[in-house]
Amino acid sequence: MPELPEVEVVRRGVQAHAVGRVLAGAVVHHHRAVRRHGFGAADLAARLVGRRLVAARRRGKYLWVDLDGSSVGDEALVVHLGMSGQLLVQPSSAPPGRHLRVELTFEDGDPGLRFVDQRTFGGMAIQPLVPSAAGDTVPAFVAHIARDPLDPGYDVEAAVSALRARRTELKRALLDQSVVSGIGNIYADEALWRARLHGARLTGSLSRPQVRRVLDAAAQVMTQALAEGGTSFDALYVDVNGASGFFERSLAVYGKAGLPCPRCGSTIRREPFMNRSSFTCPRCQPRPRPARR
DNA sequence: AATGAGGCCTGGTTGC
DNA sequence: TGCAACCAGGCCTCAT
Repeated sequence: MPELPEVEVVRRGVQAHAVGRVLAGAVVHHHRAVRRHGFGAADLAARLVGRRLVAARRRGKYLWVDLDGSSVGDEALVVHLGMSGQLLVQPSSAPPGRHLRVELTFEDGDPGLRFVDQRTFGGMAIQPLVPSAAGDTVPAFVAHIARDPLDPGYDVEAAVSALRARRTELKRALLDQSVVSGIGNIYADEALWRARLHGARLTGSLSRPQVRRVLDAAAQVMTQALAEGGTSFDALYVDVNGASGFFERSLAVYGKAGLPCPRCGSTIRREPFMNRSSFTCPRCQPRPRPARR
């Protein structure tokens, strides 16, 4: 599942293989992949023809490519990988595969850039670049997304304050992209384990050092994952060349139910969380008592 | 306003 | 063997 490290790996691939080149065309094979582009598939394709890709950027799990400049008023091609999206650098002769959603071709020929997405939670759209609250220029979709821990402009003390201001459970707050971005279910569980905090703890009950500890842990675990090419459980996450990442072997708790905690040896448990799962160590991360009122 | 629940999707796995 | 239920989960929309 692409979270910040996985999206960053893809961004680097797009930067290396596509930036600087001029688009020749775009073929939308599945309308759902462009549903967030409000003007239809034909409009998106037409607007991309002849545009030069200027820079590949990212905030949290959002990826975008600036088109023909990067100032306010210009446009960007925004891509979100969702759960299973991939951007693949492939020649037009490569077999399309059954999940090919959008194909981008270039004036200089092969290779092209293909958006492949099994579960179609991802997609792309052309968005105007607008000023963000953070003082920079981002696509309109991204204006509400907070800076992520790998952003040079990330302010951890501001993030601690924002997280503690929320009145909810810690893991919910970590997954809220408007508080701190880039963290998904995998890295949330890993960060909570490293910080020895249970995700059901209420944000209002945590000290600043505790919140700082979990945010620092999130930054560290995502930095390490990036260095190992990201986390690949299956073929659904790969880089632009189709290669898997290796961080799965470094996970401490995510997906490890029934296995020993690497720190204390207790058996990792799986708990329901928002119709999904959380993985915790029962000894390192004691569940909080139910709130009284 | 802020928070939380529901819905969107497909393919692999599990259980009967 | 076949079928159904379940599971993965980011983000948008809607309700409270």
